[in-house]
Amino acid sequence: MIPVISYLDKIHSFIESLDHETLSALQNISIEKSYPKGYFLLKQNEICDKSYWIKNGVARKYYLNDGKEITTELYFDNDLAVSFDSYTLQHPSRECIETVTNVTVSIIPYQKFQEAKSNYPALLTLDLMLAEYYAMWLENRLFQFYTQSATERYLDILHKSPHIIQSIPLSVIASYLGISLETLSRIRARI
Amino acid sequence: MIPVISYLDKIHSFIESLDHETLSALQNISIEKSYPKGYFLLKQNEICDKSYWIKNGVARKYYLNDGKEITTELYFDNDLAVSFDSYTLQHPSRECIETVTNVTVSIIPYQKFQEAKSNYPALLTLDLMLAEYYAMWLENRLFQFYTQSATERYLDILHKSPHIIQSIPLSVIASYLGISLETLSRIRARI
DNA sequence: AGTATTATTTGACCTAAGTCAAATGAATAC
DNA sequence: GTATTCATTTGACTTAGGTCAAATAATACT
Repeated sequence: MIPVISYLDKIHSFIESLDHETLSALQNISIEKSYPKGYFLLKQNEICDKSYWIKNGVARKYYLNDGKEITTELYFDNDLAVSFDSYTLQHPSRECIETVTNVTVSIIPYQKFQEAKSNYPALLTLDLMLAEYYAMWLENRLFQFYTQSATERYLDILHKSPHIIQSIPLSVIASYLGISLETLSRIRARI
Repeated sequence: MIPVISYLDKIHSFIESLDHETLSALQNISIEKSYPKGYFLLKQNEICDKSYWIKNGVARKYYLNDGKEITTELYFDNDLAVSFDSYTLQHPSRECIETVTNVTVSIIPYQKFQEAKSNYPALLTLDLMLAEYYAMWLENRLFQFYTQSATERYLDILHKSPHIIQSIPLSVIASYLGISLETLSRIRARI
């Protein structure tokens, strides 16, 4: 597996090493808010015109496919939650983003960030790093679907991200693994 | 399906609208070359230190998983061929890139492009657009695996990208669709 | 505590796609 | 033109995971 995590570390250090002006420009356009469990940060068909930095709590992104939820991403502390294509193209989102627990987020509006990017070039580099990170994360996720069975994918989460198993209902984990709830239950019974 | 193609058009117009200096800087670091069918532009475990713009011909990116090829991307005229994570992190590639026909490519070395980015800020924006495009392309590919059967994925290619069926052997198409050659053959017999 | 509600497990059966092996067809070499 | 190799199809059988329905847990509610 590609060391994408270390790239995430690199991004966080990059943010911390930003010059004071850039950092406070970022601060100035951020708003901190809290939401209860089950709140929709983004609804389907809305345009994702904000990015959410999770300060505390858990959220997930998903869409419906013939009535069945497909969870595409799980968010924990320090993760960045957006519907990428909706945010990038500023068109309606096929995905929604819902809080799984109470969460506190730092919100940056799309427009403000675009303006800030043109005034503070380091933010353009940051944006590039974030897009690169997301692309590599997606590559890894595809890689897992290509090469691993459902059981292997579950064991992977169990070993590498046990906090997921703790904080998230099995129905959501199943939809994140791309399998039915029943199959997940059988996998758990077997191992 | 997300209108990712139109974003590709936007990228191409962006390139054409670059100021003369940036454009010629780009030109100066590009080298045009031709390779025969079956040539490896990138081998597994090599670091992808060049990007290949396909001028003419067909290429593909794939990796081996217990002896079985998994084709992750197909490249046609005007496409950009790189092993994204290897290029971004400058570490060994799990994928290789092989020409499917004779190809002519325009090659830009990684290092030169990095330098050019710091001298010509528009290239940073270009780099961001390319990463965004790739991330959205990956999202769509995952979306297809989540929501469509093998038959639907094949029909999709047949209708939207018939040039793929024309120019590429079925064994490669099967591995691109994530199914066995035999299954693809049966799908074709059925429809 | 006792009931309603939600989460999880188990059972029986089904289906898409995989595997292995053999057969046919197409293309290239000699 | 025939042989050799490569590409594609067909057959028989297996399997991972899905579906629908029912049975338990586990929580929450009054």
